[in-house]
Amino acid sequence: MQLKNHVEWALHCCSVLAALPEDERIPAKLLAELHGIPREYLSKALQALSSAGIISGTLGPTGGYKLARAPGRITFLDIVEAVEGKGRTFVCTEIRDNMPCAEKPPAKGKTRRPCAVARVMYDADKAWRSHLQSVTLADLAKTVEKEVPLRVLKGNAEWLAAKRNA
Amino acid sequence: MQLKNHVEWALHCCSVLAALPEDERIPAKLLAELHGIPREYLSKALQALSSAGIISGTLGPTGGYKLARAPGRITFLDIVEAVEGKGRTFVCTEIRDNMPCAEKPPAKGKTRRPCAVARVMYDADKAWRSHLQSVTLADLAKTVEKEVPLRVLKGNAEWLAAKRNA
DNA sequence: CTTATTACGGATATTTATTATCCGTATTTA
DNA sequence: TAAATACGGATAATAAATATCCGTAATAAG
Repeated sequence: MQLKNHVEWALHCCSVLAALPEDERIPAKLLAELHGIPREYLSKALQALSSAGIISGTLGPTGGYKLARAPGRITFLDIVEAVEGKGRTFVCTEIRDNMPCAEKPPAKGKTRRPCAVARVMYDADKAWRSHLQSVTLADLAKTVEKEVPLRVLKGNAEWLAAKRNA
Repeated sequence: MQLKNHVEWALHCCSVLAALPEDERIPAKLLAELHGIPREYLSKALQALSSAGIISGTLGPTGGYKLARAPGRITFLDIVEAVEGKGRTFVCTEIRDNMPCAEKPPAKGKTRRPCAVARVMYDADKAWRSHLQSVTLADLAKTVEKEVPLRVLKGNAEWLAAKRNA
């Protein structure tokens, strides 16, 4: 079981967008080139982020993407769920119903308490999501700023600016 | 992203084995029939559990599987990792190295601190595993005993006994 | 000793998910 | 009007999950 690499791409792209001056934008093409990842395929991830309301895209030349709200109000969970879906990592297929002496499955429309096995897995899933929800893009930016050499940060920012004005 | 259903099967099979009297065994064939799942494919999951030292299989007629140690010493994490692998759900492909102005990747043999994005994902992964590790098969058995009707429990046990003596 | 039953492991097929590309449309700036 | 962009649909390529088959070795029972 593995998250798709859309997740990694989306997180890194959002990290870049979080460092962007207000009212500036970066087109998908540049985000792809910056990270050395396939442009067309990255677009799908960005579109997912956009339709989830995390980033906002504008058309036309000078168009591109920017964060749709403040970095402090975007969590890792928001991004992961936008790209990966909100479905749980463990899916219960109710194999208890297949046992020779099983309780009757609930009537259509009615629900039943999940089985004990599923509940443990769901709780673990919840712990995972809970941690992702506790970290925002603002937190990430603070960490990056602290541990990535200024030379690297400035270098990449300048590369972006140069490309956008070319 | 979704766990394979080997995980669900393995957990339910271990749950059944945990309720088994000491020194009794259940063959893969019966475990599959009991849960209504494909026998040959379930075997792969059981073999994974076996080679991880969670269950132990014996050959020959009257052979089959039993837990390799006490239910209180087998955690959900043990089972999940046995069938799903110990690999992390998030894999970092180090796309930071692709940036135009990147730090040099470490020399072969040397390591580097994972990037800030990866660390958050790793911590979430750790939270997930930590919860799975906190629940044992003994805990599960206690819950099952409390909430599954006695009629169902006895019915399935009798079905098993009858099949094994047939 | 023979036979039936079992775990185990290798090989292979089938199905589904992920990864990736291509292209047409609508929108916007210059 | 032309160039650049996001967006969405369609499709292809690759990898992973799901499933089956079969040969081998071990073991209990007749």
